[in-house]
Amino acid sequence: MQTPQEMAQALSRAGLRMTGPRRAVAEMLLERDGQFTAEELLAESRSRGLGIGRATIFRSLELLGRLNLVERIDLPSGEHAYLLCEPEHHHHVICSRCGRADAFAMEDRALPERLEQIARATGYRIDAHRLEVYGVCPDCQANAHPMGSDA
Amino acid sequence: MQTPQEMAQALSRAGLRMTGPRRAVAEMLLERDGQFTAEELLAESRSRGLGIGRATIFRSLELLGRLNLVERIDLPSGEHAYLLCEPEHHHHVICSRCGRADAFAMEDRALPERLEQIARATGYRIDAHRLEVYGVCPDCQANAHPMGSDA
DNA sequence: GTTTTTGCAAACCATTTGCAGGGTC
DNA sequence: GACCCTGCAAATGGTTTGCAAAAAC
Repeated sequence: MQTPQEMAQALSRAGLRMTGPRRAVAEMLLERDGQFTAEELLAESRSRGLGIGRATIFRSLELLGRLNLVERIDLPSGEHAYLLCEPEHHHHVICSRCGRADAFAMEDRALPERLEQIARATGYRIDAHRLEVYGVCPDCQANAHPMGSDA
Repeated sequence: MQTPQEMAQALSRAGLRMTGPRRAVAEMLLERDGQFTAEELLAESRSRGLGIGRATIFRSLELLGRLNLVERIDLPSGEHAYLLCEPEHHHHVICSRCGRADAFAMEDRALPERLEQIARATGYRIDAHRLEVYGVCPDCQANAHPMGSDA
């Protein structure tokens, strides 16, 4: 998703309505383009005086998830976060320091092949998969404590 | 993990103690070898009259996670489940019908390569990744409603 | 004997829900 | 004008925590 309009279109395609609160949520998301939690959005909504309730934040995120405009991911810590995405590619590298997330689509031939191998090896019929990659983004590497002090 | 002894060893290596409740948890896990939730273990502990408390179940699972003997996964639904694993290979196919999980180690050359590609393409330093594959296991395929009725 | 672990119950936290009022198509 | 959506606050459900008693080393 790049603009609130995209959300509006997706909503109307689904017979749903574009509303003030939903647009506000979309705008908050678009300003971030990294990962974010429901809590953060709620805080921002409050500090900006947008007057959007907790429930609406969660409901909007869930809706956006169903529309494939955001993806909900589970951090290794067990926390939930959401990130913007385009309906097509569905893998992300997530920075463990700052939370920035980048999608990678690349020539995604290897993974499907691998999944087929897995299917053959295990006998499962494969329906879905999730690949999440964690690391440190270029900016955080540059700003890292320079002496290798990892603490 | 194949036996409670493995847990005992890992514990003592870490300067921790093998106790009755921990052994009992280990035994419950070993009897399942698919995926399970903390809640299920608690229920089993109760129905067997083992007298192991909620807190101990959670604490043991967390501990086993740190020892790399179980892995905590997040189902697409957002629920948490745990599954036994060996410290080496860390990918699983999970059956969405019965919850069985199987590990696949196979010639795992493709994924590391791919991660390097991702690192190059995105500039991230990659530290960790999670790949979870969901599908229907052989048994459930065999026992599926035979007429293709997916309901 | 010292230190870790346990069980209980209460605390916690993120997320969900019921419902009456307000907004959208 | 009918139906969808929102906000609030209370309910929920899974997970964590404080503490005194019990177990392991």
